[in-house]
Amino acid sequence: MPELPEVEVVRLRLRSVVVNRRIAEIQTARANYAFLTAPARLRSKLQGRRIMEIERQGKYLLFLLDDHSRLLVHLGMTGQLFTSHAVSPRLYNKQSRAGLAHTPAQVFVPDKHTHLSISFSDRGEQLHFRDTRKFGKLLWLAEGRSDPRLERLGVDALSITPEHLGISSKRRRIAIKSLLLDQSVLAGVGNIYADEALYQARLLPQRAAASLRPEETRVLARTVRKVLRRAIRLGGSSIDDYVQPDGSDGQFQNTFTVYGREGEPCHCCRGPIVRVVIGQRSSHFCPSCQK
DNA sequence: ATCGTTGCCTGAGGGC
DNA sequence: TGCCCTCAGGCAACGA
Repeated sequence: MPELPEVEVVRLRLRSVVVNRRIAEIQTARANYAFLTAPARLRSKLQGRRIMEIERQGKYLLFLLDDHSRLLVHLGMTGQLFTSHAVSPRLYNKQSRAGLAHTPAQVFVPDKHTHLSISFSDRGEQLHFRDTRKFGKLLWLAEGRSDPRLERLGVDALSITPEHLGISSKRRRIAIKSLLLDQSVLAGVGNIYADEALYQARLLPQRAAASLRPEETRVLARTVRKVLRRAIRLGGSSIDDYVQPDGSDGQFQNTFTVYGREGEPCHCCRGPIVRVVIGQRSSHFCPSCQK
């Protein structure tokens, strides 16, 4: 599930592929996708435009175009952005994989989950957007226009400070885990990195946000940044669908300390990692190392 | 204002 | 083999 590190890795890797290229053709083969901007409008607004830069705000990507309009992209749960040379079983469902096993494709073949494909005027590699669960979002923004989705975002999690986290925790009775997931407080943290950061900070996820002492807030802010930076360095976490734009896996999942490790030994005390549900999300922690 | 719940969506995996 | 069920979860919308 793409969180800040995955989105940032996609941004960094995609930048060198698409920046300065001119969009020749937009293919939106299937109309069963919840486009926030209708496919026909998307085509007319994007065709002929040059991509100048890709920016990120929280888990949102913004493609800046030469006419100062922007394409807003959210990957949701299963959104994938990758080039036509990308090869990975993660780019196909199990059924398609079985068929491809005999004749591995050299170029990505759009399937029923591929909702948008971009061809460039230089006829080089295409860019594909694929999203099986359709929680992703595509929105075209005219010059100078924003969107409530962006306006609502809190400070980017990569630059969270103890002061901001402290202020945001005041009088909040929700679990600290839920606060970390609140995109209007800090933007970019999802379930995986919330659990990992809380473990590194040695804080129980169910602790009330307001109960954190200043020192704990300080450690948590630092730990959030540290975990995210490390995940970016390792290319993000590939569990189900996430791949880097070239089709390769991220590697951070190999260094998980708690996420998805229910019943397995804590790296520190060897006791079993516990899973509970907090705010409808599964949360993993070590009951003896985290306080 | 704050908090909790629901619906959106599909594929994988388990039980029978 | 196949059917049914549950689970995964980011986010908007809604109700309390």
